[in-house]
Amino acid sequence: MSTSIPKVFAAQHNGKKFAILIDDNDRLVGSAFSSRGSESAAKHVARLAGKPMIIEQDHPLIKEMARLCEGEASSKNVNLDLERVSTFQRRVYEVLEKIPKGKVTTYGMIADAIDSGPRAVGTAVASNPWPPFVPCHRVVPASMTIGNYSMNGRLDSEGSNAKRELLQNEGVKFDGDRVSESCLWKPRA
DNA sequence: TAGCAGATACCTT
DNA sequence: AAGGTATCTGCTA
Repeated sequence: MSTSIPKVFAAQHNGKKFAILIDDNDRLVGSAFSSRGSESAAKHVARLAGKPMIIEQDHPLIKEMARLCEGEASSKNVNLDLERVSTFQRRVYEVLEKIPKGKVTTYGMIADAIDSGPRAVGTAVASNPWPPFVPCHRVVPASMTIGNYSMNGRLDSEGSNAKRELLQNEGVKFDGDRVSESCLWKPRA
């Protein structure tokens, strides 16, 4: 085991800021992005570690992230640092990884699939450290409206807009302010 | 059919 | 043992 300190890489692509936190075993501890021009993505991701080294520099994983946001890639095998999330979160994220690109599912359906409750699933999804690699943006409320999406710790309309944009880039169709039924995917218990 | 309580269920500390 | 929730459902109009 190496003992180097964790590193934050931060870079911009098409006007968006991206940041990732890599641990001393080259695993991804967390990721964040922001559409408006603030430093919050790097700051936010840095809070996951003690005193990470901040490197304002691009990184292959950041490029991958940017492509994911454009819907131009599917999440590849990324080494996630699963040790610092709870077993319940891991159960939820396991389902998230199965949602096909271009589809969405609901908090309630995930809850049914893993024998839990919708609100508990909501809290787990909300604390996803790896957006958009773990595609928490593909979860909507039972109403099929866009629902919530927090960016860098803040829960506001900016996040919802970003969520909708991500989904549309992936080919999800909308019927007014609702995701069209044809894009609903149900996880198997 | 849109809006709003109230009610669960259940995870986290 | 208490607190919090990125929900759900049924009741209103």
